[in-house]
Amino acid sequence: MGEKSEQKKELILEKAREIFAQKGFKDVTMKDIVDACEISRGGLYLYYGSTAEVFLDVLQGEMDREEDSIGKNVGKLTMSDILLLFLKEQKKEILRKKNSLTIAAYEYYFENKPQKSKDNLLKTQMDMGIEVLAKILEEGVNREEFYCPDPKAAARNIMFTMEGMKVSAKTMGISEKTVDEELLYILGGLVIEED
Amino acid sequence: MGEKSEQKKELILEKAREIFAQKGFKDVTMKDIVDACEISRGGLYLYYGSTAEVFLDVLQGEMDREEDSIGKNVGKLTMSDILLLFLKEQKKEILRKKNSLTIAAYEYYFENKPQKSKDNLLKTQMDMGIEVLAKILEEGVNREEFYCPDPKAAARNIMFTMEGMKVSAKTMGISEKTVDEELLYILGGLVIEED
Amino acid sequence: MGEKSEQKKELILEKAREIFAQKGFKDVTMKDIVDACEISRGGLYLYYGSTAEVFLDVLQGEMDREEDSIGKNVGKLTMSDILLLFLKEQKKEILRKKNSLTIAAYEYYFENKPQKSKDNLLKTQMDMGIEVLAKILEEGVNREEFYCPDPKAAARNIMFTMEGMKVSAKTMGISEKTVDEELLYILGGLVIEED
Amino acid sequence: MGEKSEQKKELILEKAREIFAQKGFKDVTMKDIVDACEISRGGLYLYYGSTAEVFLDVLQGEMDREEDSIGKNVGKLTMSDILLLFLKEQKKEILRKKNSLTIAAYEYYFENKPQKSKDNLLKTQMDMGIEVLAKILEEGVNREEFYCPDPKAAARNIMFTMEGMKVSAKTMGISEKTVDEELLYILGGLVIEED
DNA sequence: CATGAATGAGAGTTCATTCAT
DNA sequence: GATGAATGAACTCTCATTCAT
Repeated sequence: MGEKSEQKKELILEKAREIFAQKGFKDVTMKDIVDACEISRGGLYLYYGSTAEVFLDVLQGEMDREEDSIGKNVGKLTMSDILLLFLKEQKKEILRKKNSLTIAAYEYYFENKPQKSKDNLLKTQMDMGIEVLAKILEEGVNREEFYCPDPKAAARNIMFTMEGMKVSAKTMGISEKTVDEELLYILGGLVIEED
Repeated sequence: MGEKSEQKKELILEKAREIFAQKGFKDVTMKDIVDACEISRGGLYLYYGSTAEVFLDVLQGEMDREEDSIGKNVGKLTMSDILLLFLKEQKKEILRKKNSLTIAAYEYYFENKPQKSKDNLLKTQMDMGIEVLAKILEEGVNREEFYCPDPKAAARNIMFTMEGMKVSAKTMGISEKTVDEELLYILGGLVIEED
Repeated sequence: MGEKSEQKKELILEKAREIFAQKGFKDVTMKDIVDACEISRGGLYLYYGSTAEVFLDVLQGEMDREEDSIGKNVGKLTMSDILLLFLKEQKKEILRKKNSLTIAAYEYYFENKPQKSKDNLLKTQMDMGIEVLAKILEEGVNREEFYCPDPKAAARNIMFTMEGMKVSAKTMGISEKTVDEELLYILGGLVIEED
Repeated sequence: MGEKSEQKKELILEKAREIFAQKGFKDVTMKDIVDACEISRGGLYLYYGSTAEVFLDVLQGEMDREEDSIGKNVGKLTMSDILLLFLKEQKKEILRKKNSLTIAAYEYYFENKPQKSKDNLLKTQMDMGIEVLAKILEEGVNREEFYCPDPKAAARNIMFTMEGMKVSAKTMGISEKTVDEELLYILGGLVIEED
């Protein structure tokens, strides 16, 4: 594929992303994408054979863009601050209403559940979350900011809780207050209060 | 509708339950249900106007049947044992592969998210879980089996974690080992070890 | 059929009349009638085998009820007055919006066009109109109130004009002003002005 | 849509016209049109979204084709001759059995009664008829061929009468003799007999 | 007589997918 | 590569009509 093709793909992904954010995964049709992109029906098939293919590309782009905004800040801050940053990021994702691919991703992986991390971006995301969080906790323990006998286990536990809030937000709603209380509860179990 | 009608409804719900467990919510068509029930196309419409209506009835039946298998046992057992029972029940649900309505319920409530507990059976289930768990914890604290400064908050935190494992099981898979470790981690934070 | 049956038929006709007035003939289903009458599906079929059968009975009842409200008044009034009464009756029918069976009757006879007056109530109505009108005109000529060389032909011409306004009212709308002007035009061609 | 599309549309309209002439408007289904055109189910929907859309296009084509066959002849003929031509045209329409869209048009506008002339082709037709007729009468009066104090009113009256015969022809039948007598009656009221 | 559950035909509509140009 | 017309399968939903009770 030439450069032109790449540009077209970019266009498709951009528009498709909006659609998936709006309608989830299952309700999106090839027609939806064609209409949104002002591309020809046949044209789309030159690049993608199904909505699943489009979605995977959209999701991949999403991950690539997410990057670790945290990595940059380490060093200047206390680990408590960094943990707070991390949790705030999670909170934002939990409460995000517009432009979220969460539902689409759930719908996609419900019927398409590869367990290998490399084929399952949700899993990738979770595993990366656990890893980052574990490092934060370990370092915090080293610096005697946190009390946490088993940082790995704690990290995983926290990430499952985040996941639980994420899905709850999309199925039954969750208030910002509840999320805050939950985050405080978690922090309360870790941070060593100075007296 | 007479008694006969009720029987027919029962048949429909039974068959429909299997279908929803197998295909989730969104992929199920009225035709799927018709075929499974050996009923006529128009016949189904006498009872239900849409797959959503059928599903809500299926889900309601599910909830009704779940009943508190725990309530019966209180008294004879230590609170630790009761908590263990509760968590085992959760574990069973998390790992259940066949006949689970979890995915269907998520799919349904993704696009149909009433926040009132009475209209949202997922929320009902979660709220009930929190309530039961909080009571267990409180009583455990009273009996000095548990250490838990804020049972309500702990209960909610645990339920979100369960929810996180439930959705993770359906989207990226989760091993029994992981679930066990997670439950142990939770227990470890609560139970006062006798020495 | 016993008396009870007759009562039931009356009920059906009454409700059905409303429906035909509202929806015309072609859009009415047996189900519509069943629902409106709070009768059983099978029950309706005991009396009528199709909407056409119901409609013909409704229409017959309509004709029976119309009776000549004019006949009674002859004698006391001038023929001009009587003609005016007749035309006013027509005007009312032309402009009538609610409870009119006009559209239903047109729809029915479009696809079911018996030419014998006895089988075609629209034709019956028109023929009766022509006859009555012709008599009025003849008597008016006798009394030297009207100028009208050929009362029969004039009567038929007027009735066609009425029919034209009736159908126009239902397909393109007609204002009261237009009807009035039309009636005046007709009168102007008949009545001998006294000086 | 390219040229080919236009051809397809032409084909559809041609076939659809026959169907509407045969079955009226309400009984025609998209499937009827599909079958007649040897086109696929989905294919028709590329061009028209409903039978109403098809019908309006058919009717518009009809109007476009009708054109003023009268305009061409003015000048050479006496106004009596022109009036006769006009009425003969009307007679042809009234008595036409095959290929008439009259019933379909009535059925369509019964349930879809826009009063603006531009949205209602029946009204357009009637208004145009009145206008043409009024001009004929005026010119006839100028040339002292006709006696007619109010040509506009006369024109409208005549057109309502035509409409009345048209609908009567379709609902109760009308004989050619009756139409002729009616036209003669109208002419008799206008033309000044030379002695 | 009367009921109303049940059937199955048929209409509307939407899309994934193909293919000639 | 790119187009968009065309196909046909699939789904939703509604009724006329029947028939066991």
